[in-house]
Amino acid sequence: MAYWPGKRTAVLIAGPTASGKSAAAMRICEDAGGMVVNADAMQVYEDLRVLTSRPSAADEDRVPHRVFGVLPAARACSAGVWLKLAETCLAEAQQNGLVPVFTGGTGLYFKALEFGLAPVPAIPAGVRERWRNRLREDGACALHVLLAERDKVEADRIPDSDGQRIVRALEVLDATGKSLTHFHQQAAARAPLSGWRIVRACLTPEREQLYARCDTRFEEMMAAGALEEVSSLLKLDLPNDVPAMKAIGVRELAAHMRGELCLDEAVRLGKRNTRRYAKRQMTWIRHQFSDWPAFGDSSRLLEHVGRNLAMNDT
RNA sequence: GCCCAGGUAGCUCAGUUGGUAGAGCAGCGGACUGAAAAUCCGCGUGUCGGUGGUUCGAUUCCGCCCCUGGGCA
Repeated sequence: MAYWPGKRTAVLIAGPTASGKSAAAMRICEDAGGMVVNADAMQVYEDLRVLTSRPSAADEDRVPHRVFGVLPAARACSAGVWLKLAETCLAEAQQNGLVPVFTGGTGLYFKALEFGLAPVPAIPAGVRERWRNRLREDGACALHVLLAERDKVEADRIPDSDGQRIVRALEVLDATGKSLTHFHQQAAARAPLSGWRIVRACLTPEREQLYARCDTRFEEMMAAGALEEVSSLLKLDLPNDVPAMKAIGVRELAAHMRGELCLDEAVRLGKRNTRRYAKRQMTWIRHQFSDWPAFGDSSRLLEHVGRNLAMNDT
């Protein structure tokens, strides 16, 4: 397949959980000669195969897959860590003449991929640790007061209840001596996709249908050994605040295993939290990706992507 | 057929001694720059079964009708 000289094409498939993105991405890869690149914050963890419905071995045999299950649960991923992995994939795709098909539900990662991240220096682990402990001990409100004394602009921007963002602002200030605002106002060091032609598409099924799929999918996870997966995850004895421990299903099923919930209740909460997550993703897509073409079903999405990839042939 | 009990939000129910109503669960809307499946903010969404009557005013009181349980035949 011939491409415009110097103009490579990347495909970006966004959509809420259980919308059918993965299957669509595989089709695109088979048709266009591509590789699926994971753009999902939880599918990166090797210990979460069932609960994140990662592609099967058979899927990986059919089409190359990247950035799935590449980190141990003990390691925290982040937009920055993911972006480095994604850039490696871009290089690989370019070298092998494959179309990278980024697929996932993490809107922030797509944004980082297209526009890059603000050039905030890496924060030393010790500093991060310290502020997280402070959050646990003193609470968000107290830290917000502290932030307001040192960085009025950031403090006004962040609600005094949003501990996670308050801690981020504090750790950046602490480690660099500069406000997070200072970095956010700077252009990203590089936009990873600059020089790439981008074909974007969202898969956004009807709400009712989407929720039904969320429920079914959780049932399928249970049947596929979700409890066993949580059980071996718990044996790793990780801190509660590592990202992998916060995957939907882990908290609910772990609570059941501790005897705090009956199984039915844990499953009910798992389904509900999956639905709420899907809803949040739809909100993100509606506003942050309002300029992306959106499709209610995968056949029309496939048609759109196919047409736009074909335009790339000389 | 008769006798009870009940019909209020999507569900389970509370309540109004007559001034158009609230909880839990479910849901809806929103924010988002390195933990994002995270974190945070906001919102009761309702012919109070129907229809007549009494009343300034009825979801509330009265009559009739419909529906759902349970009981007696």
